Amino acid sequence: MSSAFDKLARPVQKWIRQQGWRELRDIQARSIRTIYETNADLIVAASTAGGKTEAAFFPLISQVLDEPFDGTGFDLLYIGPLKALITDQAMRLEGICQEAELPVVPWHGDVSQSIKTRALKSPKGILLITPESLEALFIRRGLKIARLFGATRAVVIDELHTFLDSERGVQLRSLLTRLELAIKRPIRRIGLSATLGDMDLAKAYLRPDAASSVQLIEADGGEAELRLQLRGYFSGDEDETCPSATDAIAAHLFKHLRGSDNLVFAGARQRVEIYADRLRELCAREQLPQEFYPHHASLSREHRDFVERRLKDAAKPTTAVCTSTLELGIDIGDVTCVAQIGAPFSVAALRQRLGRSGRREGQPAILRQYAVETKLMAESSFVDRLRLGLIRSIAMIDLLLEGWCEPPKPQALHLSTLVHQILSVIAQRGGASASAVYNVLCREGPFRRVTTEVFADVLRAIGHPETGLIEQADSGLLLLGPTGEKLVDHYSFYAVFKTPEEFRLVAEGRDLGTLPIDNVLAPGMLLIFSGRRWIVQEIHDREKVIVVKPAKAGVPPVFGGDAGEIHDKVIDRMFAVLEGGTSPAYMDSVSLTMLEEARAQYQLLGFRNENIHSFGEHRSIIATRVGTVKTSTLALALRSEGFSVEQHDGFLQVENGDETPDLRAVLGRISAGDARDIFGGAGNLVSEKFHPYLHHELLVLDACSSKVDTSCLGTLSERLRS
DNA sequence: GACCTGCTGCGGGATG
Repeated sequence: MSSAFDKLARPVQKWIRQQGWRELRDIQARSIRTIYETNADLIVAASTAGGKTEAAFFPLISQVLDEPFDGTGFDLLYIGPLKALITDQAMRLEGICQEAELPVVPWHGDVSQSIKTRALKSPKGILLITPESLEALFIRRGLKIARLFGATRAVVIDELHTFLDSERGVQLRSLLTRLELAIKRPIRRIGLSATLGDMDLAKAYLRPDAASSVQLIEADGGEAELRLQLRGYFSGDEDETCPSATDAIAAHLFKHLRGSDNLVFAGARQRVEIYADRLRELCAREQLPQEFYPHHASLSREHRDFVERRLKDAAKPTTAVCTSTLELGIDIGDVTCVAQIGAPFSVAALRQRLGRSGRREGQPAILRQYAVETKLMAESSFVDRLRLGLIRSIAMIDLLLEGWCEPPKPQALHLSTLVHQILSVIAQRGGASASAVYNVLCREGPFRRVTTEVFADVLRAIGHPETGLIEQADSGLLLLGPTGEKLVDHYSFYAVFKTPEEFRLVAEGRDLGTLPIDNVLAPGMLLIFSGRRWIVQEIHDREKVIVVKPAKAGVPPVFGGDAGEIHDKVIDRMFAVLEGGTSPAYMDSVSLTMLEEARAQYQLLGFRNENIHSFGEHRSIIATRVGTVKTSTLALALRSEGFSVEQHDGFLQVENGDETPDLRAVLGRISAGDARDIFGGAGNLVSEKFHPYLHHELLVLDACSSKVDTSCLGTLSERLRS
């Protein structure tokens, strides 16, 4: 074994030998050297099952054993985004730590109180925890934090990419800063991930004050061969003889996926239910055993566990038709093929999904992309004519092949999460001065974009007697107000993200899962859910329970959702595809026909030379050629001028009444900086959990830092009108 | 025009 191996503590070496490993992987050897030779923060980037966890923990555990820190508390901290991942990783670490007699403590909502009580009494070893449970520790045991983490030498953040620019990521970075302030020294940060697009941005997220000193250990090459096919399907010509696109795709999946483990990403929970139902029917018709199962977040934990166990079980071929639930997280083993129905929303997600396939030596990664487009008719809309779904699929696959994926957005203010953290700091300390809270969160912590003026404005908003989240004592100390007290006291406070209200679906006394409250259901109605068909028997409004029993037919439920956000670069590539002449080799003949039609229509509508195409006096299509943030900013501006606007990938469809002014004139006014208040007619600006406690001006400020880009309006409208 | 993630403390009753 290598020199890196020699550095490790005896019990760790012994465990490695017991596994029969002949040598350490390259990233493990490099990580061991870096951790032993420097105090640097570290990013370990390698594919799933690439040995990242060991790369971090072999040297860390060794250091804990050979050169323990002075002080009390847990020696190492691990943060995971999912409960299931923590359970999995705790089991893996248990093996290594048994030999070393180092306790491994999993800690999340499903871990029993007795394990937590014992760990609090004698905190040592490795603590594996979610951001929310760590948050709860700060609020419930605020004064004990220094004692619990006094000896902590490193924090390992798993699936680092999920914590980059999300509200949850900001919360985590705030908690890590507060942890370092509590123990009065920095803790080495180690991020693990398979899907980081821009390493410099990831470094800046891991350690904002010293991004350039963050070390990067990246697994080199070894990428599996990629086999790729894009298939086109026409919908809208269903009759007796010709199957619908859905049936045709289901039949194709059935033929090619049966007999092995696969993941089918259907894009939406309703489509998951539809495809799982069709595939189930096909198995039943051919009298074959079931091997296609739905998997999404509204299905009961019990059903999801069953599907995950089947995927892990090599003896039972299983295809999960899923949403992003199976995109990351627990190890389900290698799958033969990844199918994607409809265009994905981000290249990053596509890359993460594809990483589930082709992980075994000599096995290719296989991506089957299905695009559904309607047959063109005289009255077809421009969205159908330009085949925007297919074009986006091509653009995303191209960018994936080039190794690009969406970077995080570092400029966002995250005011909702700021409100949460203000309450959390006050609760942790039992009261705090405004300047102390500002220093912790905005000077040291992740809310660096928040100026003292905006911070004071947020304090005034949440301290307003009508809001009642905080109040000020005569001494000037900030305390929780009556509403704040109630909020922080409930367990629902710990998560920074919003969750919708739902009904529980029950059959024969067992939970099937949950349904959003806006599904209109009545007794006697039919339903497809959890891959089976049901009839509604009873609805209990107060308990939010729907009782169903099996039925022969069913209708897929409605799940709702938000608008996706497509990056500028993806839209830019879509226009390049529409204007280009060559066709990728991975396309089938139907999708090639669709691409030719799209290019011809693009030419016909004049978008090669023009940005605006008008249909008569009242309707125009604008090719904005930019992503969702900029396009929706222009949409807001045009709406405030009285236009009715529909938004699509890189395009706006604009309609005006008789009274509305000329589109080009309005664009001219906007480009001259003479636009109206685009938030005057205020769409709904309340999108995050703590937004309801902020006033309009703060909500506008928050939106402008992430969802809207007013700075682009001038140049964008100038370019479009000329 | 979509998806996903998370959760404490206490009281009451059963069990050894």
